[in-house]
Amino acid sequence: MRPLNAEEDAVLRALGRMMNVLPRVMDAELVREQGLPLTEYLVLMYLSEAPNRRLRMSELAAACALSLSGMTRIVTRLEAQDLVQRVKCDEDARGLNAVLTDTGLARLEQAWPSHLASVRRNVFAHLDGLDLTRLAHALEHIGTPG
Amino acid sequence: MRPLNAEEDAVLRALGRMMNVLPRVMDAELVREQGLPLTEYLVLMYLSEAPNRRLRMSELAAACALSLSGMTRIVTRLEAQDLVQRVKCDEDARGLNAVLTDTGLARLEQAWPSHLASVRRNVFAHLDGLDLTRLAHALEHIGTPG
DNA sequence: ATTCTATTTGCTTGACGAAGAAAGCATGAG
DNA sequence: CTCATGCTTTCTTCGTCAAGCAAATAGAAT
Repeated sequence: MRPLNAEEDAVLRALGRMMNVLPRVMDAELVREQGLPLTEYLVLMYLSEAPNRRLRMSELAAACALSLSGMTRIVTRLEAQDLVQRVKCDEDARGLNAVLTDTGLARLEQAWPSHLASVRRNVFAHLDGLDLTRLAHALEHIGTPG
Repeated sequence: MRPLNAEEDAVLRALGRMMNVLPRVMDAELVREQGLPLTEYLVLMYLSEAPNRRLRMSELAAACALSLSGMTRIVTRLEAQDLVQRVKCDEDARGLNAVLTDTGLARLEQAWPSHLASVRRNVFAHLDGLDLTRLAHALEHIGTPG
């Protein structure tokens, strides 16, 4: 198989560096400014977008691309802060819905500007001139062999 | 501050998903095919590119965008497999060079094709039509507020 | 110049937190 | 009654931060 050419190599290294650095930076900023870890922010965000502000644990895990056990712990943390509530599922007694509380929604709305600014500074400030539609489409498939 | 538009939002979500998924997938593939975790592969790679196949611990940590203590542990693992050796630094008795052994180089060369194929499948297969030079340049800066 | 102390630098270690995999438990379906 | 499903719990692994130790460097006093 043909080795990577110089451009590909540069992309790969930059990608690797970014994947190490970006989550750390964004998490640290959000924690410093809002006392809210990025993972928790994202859970609140996905819940806020869901119908009735609720999702099954497994859906939530899938949305966040996290394991179910990881999601259990995150929701436990959020529940301890009253940002989320676990509610038994009507149609399946095994199931649980994670429901965004009013407090949780308020917290999300409060943290949102910080996160937005962080995203603009750390990501979009550097993406000028790229075709974002194409980029999004490409990124969506990265990590899948197809 | 202006919220994200649809394209930006799509990029952000895809980026987040990718950063979660890609390292896991690539690591799992390399472990399955070669019994070598991705972090260890990368350390071997950077060492193989360095003059005399050696780097100071701190340089190695910086190259991999990892903490120094993390690098200590990785090199300890690699040393236990004879892939790397710690050698005292001549000009500074506090310093250590991590040196790639012949065994380590062989291991790297053996694992290289798997990794290359994985990179092509998981990354570059989806990047057709993008300007890689621009992309690399952009990615290099992501995660820095400048 | 020499020696003594204080600060800094390079790396390792200990304690911790986050997240995954596998096992466990409860409920549902055939 | 058995097996699948949904979530939790346990155990392990990885990597960070903070503290620690050893060597180097700088400054001051002799």
